Amino acid sequence: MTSLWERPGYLVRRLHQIHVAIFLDECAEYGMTPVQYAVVTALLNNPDADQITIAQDAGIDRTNVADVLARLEHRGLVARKRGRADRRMRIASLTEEGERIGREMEHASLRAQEKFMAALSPEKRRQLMALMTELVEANNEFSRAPARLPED
Amino acid sequence: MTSLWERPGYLVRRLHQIHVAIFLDECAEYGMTPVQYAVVTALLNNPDADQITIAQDAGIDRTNVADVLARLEHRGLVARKRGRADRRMRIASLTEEGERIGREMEHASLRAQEKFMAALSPEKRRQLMALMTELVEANNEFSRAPARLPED
DNA sequence: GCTATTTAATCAGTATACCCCGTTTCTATT
DNA sequence: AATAGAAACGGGGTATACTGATTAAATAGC
Repeated sequence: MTSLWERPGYLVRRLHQIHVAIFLDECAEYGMTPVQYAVVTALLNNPDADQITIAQDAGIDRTNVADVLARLEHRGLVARKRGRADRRMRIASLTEEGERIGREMEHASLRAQEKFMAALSPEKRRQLMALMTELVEANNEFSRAPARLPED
Repeated sequence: MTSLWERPGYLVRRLHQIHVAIFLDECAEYGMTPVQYAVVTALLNNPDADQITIAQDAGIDRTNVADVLARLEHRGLVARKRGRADRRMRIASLTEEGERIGREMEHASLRAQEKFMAALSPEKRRQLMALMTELVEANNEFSRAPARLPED
């Protein structure tokens, strides 16, 4: 019988669990989840985006983006309005406080990264990042939420 | 502004998303999720376990284990009974069909692994598995569901 | 033997992540 | 211009994942 520890899916699930726990701990003062922070980051990089664009930028399911935005709106960090040109769209943007918190959180987010990767040497960190990037890019289309790859 | 693609947490979340999607696709005929399969595997390796033991073996939150077992029980793949010695415990075991399906699914599970890792060379796969294992073991205690490490 | 603590499980609540289906609005074709 | 198709979104539903509080049973200390 295969051990769970030999299954890539198990390790990936555990890594995800662990990262979420560390992120929530380091960013506790902001009460923001990793996904909410991804959405805020997407809006910092690309304001006034519709929900599908945000979903692609942040690599999140379309339905989920609507939920996340609703929570951020409820907290006063995001404002949504109907698209002027295309009235099907809902255009989201950060409020002043949303933008302030988003920029402030970068420090806490970097602390979480540091803590998460602390066990690995700098060389191993680079290796891991390169391997994960390669795998995500290669499998991007298999996800229900294919991300828009950064144009480089 | 940091790109999401430079954040380990983002890559880990996307890898998890992608793996779940591939697993569900390859194992569609069994209608079983990765987590359910992890619980079934834990029960194959260690029958008649209580819920906390299963949680530790499968690396799943204890509350969640109860939900997963309830679903598997509802489908007739798992049977639960009260512990004889300690009546607080609920002892779970696979039914005949649960055991049959668990063993049958190994092929589909390996197909999912293969598809997930397909983009990487054998050498890179080994590297990635080694790095992920190292990181999970080092950070195990940060998760709410610390796993029992396999005795080697 | 009795109380205090610990432990296994449960319940209620929140957030992510995805599905399917229907509605509204826009676009393309005729 | 009428209509067929596509696109953006919303609602309802399921599963994972975790928090905090509570209950019931076992154990430890006295």
